[in-house]
Amino acid sequence: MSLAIVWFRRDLRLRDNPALAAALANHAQVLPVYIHAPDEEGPWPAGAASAWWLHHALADLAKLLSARLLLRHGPTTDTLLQLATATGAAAVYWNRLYEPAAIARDTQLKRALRAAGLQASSHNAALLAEPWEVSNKQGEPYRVFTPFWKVLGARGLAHGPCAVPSLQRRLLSVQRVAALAPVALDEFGLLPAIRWDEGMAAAWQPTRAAAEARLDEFLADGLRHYRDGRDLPGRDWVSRLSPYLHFGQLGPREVVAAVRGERVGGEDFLRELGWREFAHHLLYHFPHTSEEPMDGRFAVFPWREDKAQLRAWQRGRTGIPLVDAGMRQLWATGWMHNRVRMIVASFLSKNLLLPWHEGARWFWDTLVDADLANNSLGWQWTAGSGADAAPYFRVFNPVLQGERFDAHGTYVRQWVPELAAVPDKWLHKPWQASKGVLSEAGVVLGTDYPCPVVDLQASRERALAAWGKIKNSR
DNA sequence: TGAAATGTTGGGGCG
DNA sequence: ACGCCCCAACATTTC
Repeated sequence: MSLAIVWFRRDLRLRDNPALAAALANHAQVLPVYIHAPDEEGPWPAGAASAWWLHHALADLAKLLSARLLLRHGPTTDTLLQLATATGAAAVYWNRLYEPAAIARDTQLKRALRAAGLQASSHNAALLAEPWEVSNKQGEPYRVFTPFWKVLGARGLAHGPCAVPSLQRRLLSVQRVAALAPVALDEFGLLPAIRWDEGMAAAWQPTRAAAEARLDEFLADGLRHYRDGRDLPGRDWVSRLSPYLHFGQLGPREVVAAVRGERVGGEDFLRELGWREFAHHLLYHFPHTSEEPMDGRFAVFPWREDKAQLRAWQRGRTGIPLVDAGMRQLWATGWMHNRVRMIVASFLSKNLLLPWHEGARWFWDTLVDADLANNSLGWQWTAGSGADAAPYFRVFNPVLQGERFDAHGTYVRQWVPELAAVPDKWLHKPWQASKGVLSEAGVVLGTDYPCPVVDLQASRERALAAWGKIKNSR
């Protein structure tokens, strides 16, 4: 009776799981395994918020597998070889990852497994199309989103979710094999030592059931408002599916299948899913872009260093209400509305003139949906150094953005409660309000709420001047 | 998936 | 009636 190991990574679902489906199609029994090997994650080991999510996602997956998910501590290759020997497994199946460090590790692993006489079989669970399946007429990867999305829409959306055969009586009973030496989930040390995770637990349920419920909820309400509503951080008109997609608790094909047929908003939302695809396409083909600007001119960009201002940005104490609201939402819940991500990123890299990499690092540690491809694209896009990036001279004005997209201050008042009583007119620029207005609202600037760490107009001009210095370099 | 500066147009007030 | 000015409102250009 042949046995296959199914090695789970960031494909933590039983539906639409090609590796699991293939293992069940070709083998009588499967042994589901998750291996914790943080040393193998290269320069971007999971941040604290991601680790928190992963813990709960693994607990949920184990439950869905009737407690037959085998947990082990790395190194991966040795572990899988040892498990294969102990169980007599003939094959290992997994779904691909696309970060440079993961690709390097998986390539070596595949070689080692095959050298040991095992089958090794990798699949696509995470993307609508593999990065190497999409190229322009010259056979090169795309660097511009729109043509990329055109091609992907024409071919990549065709595949539906993959059907997975029933698992009934096909999971290897872990207890039967003493040599498997399972590790308890708590031993991975994914949960924080000091309990800062209450806000996250209140905001999120990292389970498959919650992913399905969230998708349904979004389809029922958010989607029809999506085109314009996604820009309003005070409303719940975005999908909030990003962490589920990152950990593979939900697959992009499942999302496409669910959204298809919804006329209003469907196109716009799928386009955002397209940006996720594009990010993975870029990171695969330009694997240095998580570290280095894609636009070479930025190699000599005069970034500043300012620990106090970086700290103020991180902790939501810049004195710019919309920026602070976003950074506090991130800190409290592990997530930030996308419109606000662009604004705080623009503020860091342009108004503060601090390196986008610092922002990427902070997001990496604090976002529950931290994803190397999406994060790298997002930051380089905002900084103006990436593929298909916002031109450097596009500087978001957080006051205007606030007046436009949070006109009644719903969002700012939620996350910056010390300004709650400031009238709409001054909420996004309290430093311009008169003493009378402020005292009426019970606010003393510099005491209850910080004065702005930079002047928006002057810092904008400084950023443009910095850009002027490098724009003709090369 | 900007913002600000600059240019153009057209209506209305007014001598 | 006419020209002039002002200034929204909108369009275009520039950063």
